[in-house]
Amino acid sequence: MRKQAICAALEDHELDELQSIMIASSLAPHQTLVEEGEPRRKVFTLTSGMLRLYTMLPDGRRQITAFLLPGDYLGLGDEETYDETAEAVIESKLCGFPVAEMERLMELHPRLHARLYQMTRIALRQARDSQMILGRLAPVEKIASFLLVLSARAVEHGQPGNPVHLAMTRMDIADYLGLTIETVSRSFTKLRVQGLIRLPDAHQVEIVDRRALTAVAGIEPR
Amino acid sequence: MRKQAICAALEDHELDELQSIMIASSLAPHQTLVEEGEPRRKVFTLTSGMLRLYTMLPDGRRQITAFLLPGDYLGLGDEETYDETAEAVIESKLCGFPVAEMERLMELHPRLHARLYQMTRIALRQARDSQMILGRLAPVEKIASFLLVLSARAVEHGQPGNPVHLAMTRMDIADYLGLTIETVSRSFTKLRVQGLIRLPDAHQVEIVDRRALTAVAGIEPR
DNA sequence: CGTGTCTTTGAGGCAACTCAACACTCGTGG
DNA sequence: CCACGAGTGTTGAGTTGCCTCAAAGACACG
Repeated sequence: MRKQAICAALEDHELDELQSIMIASSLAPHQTLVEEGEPRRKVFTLTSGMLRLYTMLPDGRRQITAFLLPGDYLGLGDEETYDETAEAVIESKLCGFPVAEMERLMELHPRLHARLYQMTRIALRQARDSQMILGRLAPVEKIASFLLVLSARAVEHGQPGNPVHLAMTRMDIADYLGLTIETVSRSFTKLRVQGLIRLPDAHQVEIVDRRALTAVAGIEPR
Repeated sequence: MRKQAICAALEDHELDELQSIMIASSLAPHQTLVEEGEPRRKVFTLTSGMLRLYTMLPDGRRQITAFLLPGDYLGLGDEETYDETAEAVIESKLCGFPVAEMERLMELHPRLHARLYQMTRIALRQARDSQMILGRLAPVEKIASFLLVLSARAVEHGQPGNPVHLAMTRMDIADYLGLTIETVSRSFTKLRVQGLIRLPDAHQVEIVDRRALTAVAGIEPR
């Protein structure tokens, strides 16, 4: 029962076999789970906490491509190696499954296969939304849409959607949205001064005027 | 036999059933295949030509998220509607499959399922690469990496990798890379002046110094 | 040989970045 | 208990580079 609770986000109860190959683990804040280029031995699913996925350029520039929340997967690429580094933003727990076993189970259980397929499609959708945000939105618009997405995802996870909790740092937000930390900070300030949000502290954002915030974002989160 | 040729890029010969539900069609340049928000009735695969996928903001800003080449898929999202508009860049041919039938076949044929899953993972990988390009590269770097990616994809399609043919307009490139057409043009000029490329005409790029171009791109295409 | 579309080039402004200083929190240790 | 330092976030000043606006060149098509 406890095991099921641990990986509840993962699967239908029918697939007990998954549990037999599952390896639970946990990460302290800033701890690295896998590094870009490392052989892809396991597929992971996050059960609690938050991860950041990123790639680095030779000169140190970083692009965070996603923040993972419980239920999200990692290591679904079809290559021999991980294509991104995964690090814990906050204390996190996850379940790992050896790829070989996973692939065997996927063949046996179409529903597992369908589930991973679906999660990949959702990740693709999010990446495409992110392309629009990175390519065509102004800094304030980026921050506004970022907040709305976080709010929506919190609701999906059964948490309150309004005071949005930012577990990540300004640096993380900057590297996710293609900005500098200063511009991130100034954009928050701008939204606060305009009365669209309140900032009780740096990691807590109260959405005061959701309608206006949505208008600023230009696109509603989906 | 001819039908197989048409959709050769699509599937192993074993799945003749696919052919029975397949609907071939073709598009003239600039013709729209599907529009964002429209009910998702078919899954498509491109057999020849090139498509652009994009989403628009209310104020007219456009973000192209991908250029599709033969063998690429479209409409794999898991929602009720298409989430992007698809337009032909040049004359294109494609195969369509009703989603309901497709899903039925996917359950019957794990290999088909696996194939679509794989194509989705590849698309996700490309989208993530694109996030890095959009978020962290300077204009010249964006153009350099764009050229290298196009070159690599041409090779994958059994075509010469060096004179890179740009079927799309500068506007398309700008909307794909998050730039303006002027900046795209100036970046091409900059690369030309530095002797890394030659521009016989606006839609033909000869890579003169691939090593240097890769260095400028910061990341090698994969 | 016009006409329209696409591309390139130039000039100037503004917004985001760079550099810098300061405020704040939170441990640690004197 | 407070001093100190590291890490994080905010704000200010100046600069750079991309975008905006403008015009001219290149090319296809009728």
